[in-house]
Amino acid sequence: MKLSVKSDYAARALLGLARSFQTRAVRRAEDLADEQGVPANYLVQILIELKAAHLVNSVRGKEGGYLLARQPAEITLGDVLRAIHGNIFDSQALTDSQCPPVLRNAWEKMQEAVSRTANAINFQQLLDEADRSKMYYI
Amino acid sequence: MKLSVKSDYAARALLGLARSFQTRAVRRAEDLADEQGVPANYLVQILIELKAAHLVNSVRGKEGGYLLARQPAEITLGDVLRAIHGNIFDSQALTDSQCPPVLRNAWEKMQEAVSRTANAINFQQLLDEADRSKMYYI
DNA sequence: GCCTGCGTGAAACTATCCGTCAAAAGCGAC
DNA sequence: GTCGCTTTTGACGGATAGTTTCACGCAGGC
Repeated sequence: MKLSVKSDYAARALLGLARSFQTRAVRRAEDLADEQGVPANYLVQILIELKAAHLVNSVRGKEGGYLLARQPAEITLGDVLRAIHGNIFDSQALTDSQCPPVLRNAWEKMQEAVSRTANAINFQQLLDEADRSKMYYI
Repeated sequence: MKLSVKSDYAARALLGLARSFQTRAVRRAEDLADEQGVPANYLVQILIELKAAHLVNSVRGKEGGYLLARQPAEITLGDVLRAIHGNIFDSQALTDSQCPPVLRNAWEKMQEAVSRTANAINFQQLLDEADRSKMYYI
């Protein structure tokens, strides 16, 4: 049961965009990629998926780039995971009739636990937390 | 983020073994496989891993088979997942220095949530729950 | 019209998962 | 001892999904 790096990349990109949300500045995909240590060409694909999920908007042409579609507080890790994979927690067992109902219930319980904690983490919190830990160095 | 069928198979096998735990009966791998709808040759490998994790014991030779190593109440879903995959929740991000610390914290939070709920589900509960729902049909 | 950067699809590469098979080895019974 | 049953172990191959790169088309500003 592993999290794909893709979702991690997506989260990093959104975190980067959240940082520049107040200034309304658009960020070029390549800059974001460099800043976050993500393969540029790969990040482009990810950004497209994030746009399809209405988490980011894009501006074309010169001076173009990406920006958050909503307030950082309105975007959760759950949104990111759902945008990247269809479902946060996937298992063949959930649709396999051979799987004992009791076990299916158990898997669903775990699915729910993951969703709930992912939905409880939004990007405003992450920003605040980052600022707070940075203050220790001042 | 998906659960492998392997872990599901493992859980099914353990559930089957838990059912016959009171009678101390050993179960042949093939019977277990048929009963739980798992490819027999595959289940064999899984059972070996479960044995290495000290969740089941085996008896060789004629009249041989597998049996639970401990009380069903002492075996949790977390044990199963850890036996099959090394870690319940794996992510490259957790060891990637490029990943912002704030995000790593978030992933760790999710990891912890998964572990906690998996550790909270043991096989005695599953047995009881199965019995209870079966009673509705009597 | 030209430059910049987004948009999209396809190809290559990798890793891991699934499942099968065959041979080795332990155990009990006759 | 040897025969049959069952676990044990390792190797193998196909399938699937994840990762990455590349190439080219499209839109908007200057």
